[in-house]
Amino acid sequence: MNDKQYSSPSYKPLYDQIKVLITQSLIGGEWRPGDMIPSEIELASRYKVSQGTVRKAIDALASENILIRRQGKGTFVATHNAEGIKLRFLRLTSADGQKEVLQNEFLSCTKGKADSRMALILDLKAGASIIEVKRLLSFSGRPLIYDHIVVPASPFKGLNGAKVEESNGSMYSMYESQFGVRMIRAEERLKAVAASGEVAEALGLKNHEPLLSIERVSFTYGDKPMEWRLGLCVTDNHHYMNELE
Amino acid sequence: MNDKQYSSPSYKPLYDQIKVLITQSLIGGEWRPGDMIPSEIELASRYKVSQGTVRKAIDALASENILIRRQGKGTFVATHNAEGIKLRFLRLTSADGQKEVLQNEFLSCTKGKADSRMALILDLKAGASIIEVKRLLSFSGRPLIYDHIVVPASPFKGLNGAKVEESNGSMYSMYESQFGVRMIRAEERLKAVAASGEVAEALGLKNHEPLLSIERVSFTYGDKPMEWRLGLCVTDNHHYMNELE
DNA sequence: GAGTGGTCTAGACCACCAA
DNA sequence: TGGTGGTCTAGACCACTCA
Repeated sequence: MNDKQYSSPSYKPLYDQIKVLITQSLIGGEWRPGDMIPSEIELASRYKVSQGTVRKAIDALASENILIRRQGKGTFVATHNAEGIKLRFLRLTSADGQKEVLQNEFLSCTKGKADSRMALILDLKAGASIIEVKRLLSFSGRPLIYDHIVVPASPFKGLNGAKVEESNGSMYSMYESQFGVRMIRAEERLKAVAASGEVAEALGLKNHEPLLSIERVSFTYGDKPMEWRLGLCVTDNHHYMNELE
Repeated sequence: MNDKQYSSPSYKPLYDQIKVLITQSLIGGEWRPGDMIPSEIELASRYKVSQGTVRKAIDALASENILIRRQGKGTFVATHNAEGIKLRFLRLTSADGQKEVLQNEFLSCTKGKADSRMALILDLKAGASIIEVKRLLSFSGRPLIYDHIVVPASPFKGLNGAKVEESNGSMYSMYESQFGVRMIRAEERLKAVAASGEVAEALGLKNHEPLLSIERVSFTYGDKPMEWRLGLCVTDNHHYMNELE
């Protein structure tokens, strides 16, 4: 493990290489979401490096929310299934900070072909099979988000309306338990738009009322895009929280 | 330094204590924005700990964008003045990703008293003096952001329209060089609203056209709130970029 | 070449958890 | 009590920058 450490022309730190190896084990399914991975000492001897080097690799993965460390217990593969992180990517909060009950109303689930734009976004060939889902999310009984979701068909064979209904609002948790696909990060583009058509109707708005438009692309291990989503949100009494550092 | 390391009832890691000491030197002005701080070895001997412990403290501060490490040169106090991070908190991007020229049009600068809400937000006594600034930001010649900015008067004595005009769009850079106040993080709340009144007029919009409303509170060292800001943004051809992890 | 941050190791010991 | 992650140290050596 140590031979290319310094002499190599394109030098890469050992812990980065270990990080790649761990990621490959995650992609390969050797350790699944929720599993405990081997201890630092074990990994150190497997990869023939010191514990500190493994430690640094795990630290990096933990800071990316890919692994979770628990002192005294072990290091675990992060999951969207755990209570409390089910809605990790949902940034919409009530203005008064009250706790809210989330409801999920399934609208439609259809198969189709990717146009050139969607193919580009999801890194597919143009014309590849996709699945489109529409749903309505309600907070404390009031419909607030109209979601249009697109995923490639092949990794999600068997995705249907029933599964969306059962998901209880957390698609990511469902992707994991039903299809073994775990999202690790997402990019969002926000803008303000005017409500119209079926969306306005579903959300109980008049045309031209302002909506927060959230376009999101989610990525799984290896930064592979696996979901595109457009959420249209009513924000008269809610806002999207963000922290800048 | 080492005596309370383990026996203490409320145990705190050494590197956290070092981190606090470094932060205090930053607050106290021993090292100012842009300065190089002493080397790791020097700090280690000053605080009577090993280099690795100082290293971990600096790592933490660097990951919070408070310090910046430069291999071969040294570790520096982060600044908003450096080219490229002048607009660190500005997330608005053109739809086609083109580079844009930023223009800053000063509208007004007035003194006033904090109402109870603003006092709460800025951690002031109700009735404390504040300064309010309004300005218009244009991208490539088109006005896109109407900003309403409120800061406490006392740390910003002498802030006026001329200084805002000279700031060239980067208030944070101006805060630093003129008042020694450095912002380290910010919280934002986004929602969609309808344009109206003077804002609609300044941005060249009809009433009721959708605008992205960005409410921001910025914090200096020690998480002290130092600025409130409401930005109203035209997003027909731009979007707010965000990365979720 | 001198000085800085960056990597890697080896080993000791502490804090937390479960059986 | 044993295993896990967490902290801290000391020392060697590499990579980068600049005079």
